[in-house]
Amino acid sequence: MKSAVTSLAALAHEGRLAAFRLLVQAGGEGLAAGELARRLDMLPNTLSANLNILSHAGLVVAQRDGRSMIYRAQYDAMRDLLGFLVEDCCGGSPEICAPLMKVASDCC
Amino acid sequence: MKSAVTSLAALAHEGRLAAFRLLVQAGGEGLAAGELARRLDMLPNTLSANLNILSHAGLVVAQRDGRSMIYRAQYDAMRDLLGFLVEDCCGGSPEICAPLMKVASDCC
DNA sequence: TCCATATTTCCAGCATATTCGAAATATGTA
DNA sequence: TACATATTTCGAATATGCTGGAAATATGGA
Repeated sequence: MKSAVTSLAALAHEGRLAAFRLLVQAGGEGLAAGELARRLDMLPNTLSANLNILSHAGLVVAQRDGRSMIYRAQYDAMRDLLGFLVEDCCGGSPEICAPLMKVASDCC
Repeated sequence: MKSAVTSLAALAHEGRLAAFRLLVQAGGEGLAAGELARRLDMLPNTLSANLNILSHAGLVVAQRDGRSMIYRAQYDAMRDLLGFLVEDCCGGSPEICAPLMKVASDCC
C-alpha cells in the first residue's frame, strides 16, 4: 500500500509518466538519460531529479555505461502496481476485472 | 495522458487510495461519506476534500440520499486508467502484459 | 595532464497540496 | 419552527513538490 502510493505519485507527473513510457517502449535496451532529456525536451538536471523519483519508487533502474547512465523500466514493479490496483476487483466488482481481461488479451 | 496524470495523482495519497478501494469493494451500493470517514478514521471535512479530488478525477461519483452523500467507484475511469498504463506494453515489452494476463485471469 | 561530454547534486524560489477548526448548507424530524 | 444529523465550504497554517542555474562528479579521449 505504501509502495503503491509511492509508485502512483512517481507516475502522477506528466514528465515522469512520459519518461517511464519511453523506457517501457525502449524495452530491455533502455535509454541514456541524455537521450531521454532530448526526446522529452527536459533540462538534464530536472530529468535527473525525476528519474531519481522513478528510481526510488522502483519503477526504473540505472546502470552506468561509459559516460552515460542507462535507464530501464522495471517490469516487476509495474506488474506489482497493476496487480495491487486490481486486487480487490473480485470482492464485489468484476466490472473492473472483466474489461481488464479484454485490455490484456487485445494487447498480447 | 492529462487525465491519466490526474487519476494517478488522485490515487497517489494513502487516504484517497484507501477510500477508493473501500468504494471498489463496496460495489454498486456505494458508501456514505460518513461511513467512509468512520472506517478510514478521517475527519469528515478532510475526507470531503479528498473525495472531491477523486470525484474531479472521475474515479468516483456522488449522489445525495437524504442527509447522506453516497459515493460510488467509477469502474469505467479505472478501466481507462489501467488500459492507459498497459497501452504500450506490446511495443517492446510483453514482460508487463503477460503477467497482467495472469493477474486478470487469477482474479476473474 | 587537460579538456569535453554526460550526468548528478546543491540551493533557492516558487507553486501546489494537505490539514484542521469554524462556519455554512442541506436534509429529516419533533 | 426549532433542532439534530450529514456533509461541504472557507480560510489559514504548514508541508511538500517542482524547477532551473550553478557547481560538482565521473568518464573518455587527445
